[in-house]
Amino acid sequence: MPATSAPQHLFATMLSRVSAVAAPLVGANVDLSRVVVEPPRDASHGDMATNAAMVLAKDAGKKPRDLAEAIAAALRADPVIAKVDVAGPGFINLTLKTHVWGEALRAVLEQGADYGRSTMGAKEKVNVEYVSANPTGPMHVGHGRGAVFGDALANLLAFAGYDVTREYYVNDAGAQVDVLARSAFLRYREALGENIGTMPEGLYPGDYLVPVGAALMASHGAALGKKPESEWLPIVRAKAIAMMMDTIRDDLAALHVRHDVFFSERSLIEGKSDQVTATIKSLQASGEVYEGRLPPPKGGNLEDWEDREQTLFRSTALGDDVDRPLKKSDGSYTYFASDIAYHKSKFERGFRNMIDVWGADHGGYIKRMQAAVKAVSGGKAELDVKLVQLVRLLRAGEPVKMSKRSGEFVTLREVVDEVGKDAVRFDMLYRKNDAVLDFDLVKVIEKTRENPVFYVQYGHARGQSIFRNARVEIPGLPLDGPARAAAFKTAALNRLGDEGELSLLRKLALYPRLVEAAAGAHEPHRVAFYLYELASEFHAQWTKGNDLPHLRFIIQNDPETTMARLALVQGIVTILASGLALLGVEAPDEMR
RNA sequence: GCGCCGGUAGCUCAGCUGGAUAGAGCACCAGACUUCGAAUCUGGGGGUCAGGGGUUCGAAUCCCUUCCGGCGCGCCA
Repeated sequence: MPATSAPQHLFATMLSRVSAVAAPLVGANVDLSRVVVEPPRDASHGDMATNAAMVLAKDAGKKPRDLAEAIAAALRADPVIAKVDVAGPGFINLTLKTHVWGEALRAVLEQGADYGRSTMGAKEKVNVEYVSANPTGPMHVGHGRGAVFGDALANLLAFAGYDVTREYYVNDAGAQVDVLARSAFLRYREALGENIGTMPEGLYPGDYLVPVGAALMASHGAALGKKPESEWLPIVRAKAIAMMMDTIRDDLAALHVRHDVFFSERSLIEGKSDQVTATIKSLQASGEVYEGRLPPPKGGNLEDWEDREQTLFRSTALGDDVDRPLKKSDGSYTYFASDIAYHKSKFERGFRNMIDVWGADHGGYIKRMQAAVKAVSGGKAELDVKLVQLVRLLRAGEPVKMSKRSGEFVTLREVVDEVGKDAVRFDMLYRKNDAVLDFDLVKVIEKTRENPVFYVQYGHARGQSIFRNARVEIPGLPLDGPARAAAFKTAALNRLGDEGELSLLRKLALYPRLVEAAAGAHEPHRVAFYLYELASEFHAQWTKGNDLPHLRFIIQNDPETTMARLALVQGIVTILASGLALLGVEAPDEMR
């Protein structure tokens, strides 16, 4: 690797240099994969640290400190490294020459919105399935969390170089949509003037089906009511599902959540062939489906337990706890059966990487689904299931009452309309997916540091504000982002020397590494935390200028320093916008 | 009873896939506005990483175990 190569990804570049230096010292057969180059926890240790000596010592047959000294000696010849220290048990601490950080900023300026984009995914196809809410009613806040998480994860994977398909599995088959149809049919009779009283137990009571009833009356008049259920049910069901999905799509659009594919469960059965039956037959042929008996469930109620021979999937052979039934006692398929066929379809459409985003209450379902994916793909596909935990809706610290029975509950749409999609998205992503989330309708719109959405967006707006003001000192400064970035090409970046400025440069250089780590772990929340930290350092540097005017970004009668610092601000603003885009949150130019 | 996910500062949470003296915000205390946006910033106190064992150069992180909380446990999706 040429010593002068632009630091596209400073940490990756340095890792390959360390590996190149270490390889001849430890012998050819030693595995270098555990070697990492990372920012040290304590900045006083230098710019980067590597564990190479400690990880390789055993295989190389050397003491960690001795190996570290040998590697360090070789690294001292590297033209971009200013200082190499060996510390503690064998850490090698690297301090880079300061011009390297300027070059990192130059990479940000040149690549703009593409800075941080990675090729790690190698255009591999990934299917991310999220939301998949039943089309039986409006989405609640919990669905929203899965939606936002899946959408941001898909953005992140695409940015990391994967070929991403965003998918929604529409549960338009099975008993629940028949219940939906019967509920809608009552609304239809109501629309015709009949008094239906209260909704019978077991049907959906919410008034969101009233428009479905009205639409049915408009298109069919009174004709449907004269038909037997076997005739009106498919008609009413199709209409109700279509209208529910329209609502869901609208609500997702309001959250800026999008999908490429809406995959119909019914299409598995009613398409050109019955894919559920076909899937089970092929699994029977391979011995993974058999007829047998199951031990009674532990801890559950045993009253309606009936020991019988049934069609079972041998998921225990692939890591599950018990084998799983594929047919109900009435002979129809279980949900799991069609879900196997669905994931088989994903595999047949070319996906070897599948990610499903589910609510935490489906956690018990993971092992069997992973077993199923192994079975239908011959072990070639992998399924990662991300569970999103509960959302507790609060208003100023007080729980918001949600009653299911009355059909009155706070919908996702109501929340989005009240606080805005940016607040919903950022707040839900500013937490690990598997941690319970308290969502406070009052706190998320507060304009204080306590509120991370605002804090990060304000950082972006403040940066833009600097550019507006800078036009006094730098009259020709373009307002348009890319044009402005180009104007900084010739900036004297060696003017950046304050510790705060250098720290910001290091932070910017970290972004590509962060993107890859977050994408690899399927953890978009890391982006949100990074942005918060970047904004925090930026705000701090800003305020330094209050006490120390020579550290302000705009210096009167010193266009050279001003341009260098504006270039830094450009880098910050670029990455704030980039990260916010990954999260699906706006980066406003002002927030007055 | 079994499985999954959690337990980190008074509170809400991070902790970069095993690294160096465990970090933020809130709250509390003390400070900075004739400012390029104070909707911001600076400093301070605060910890048995639930408890105990193990793996190794090194553990909040991996394994075992106990305790506590949430979720799930044919024929609902």
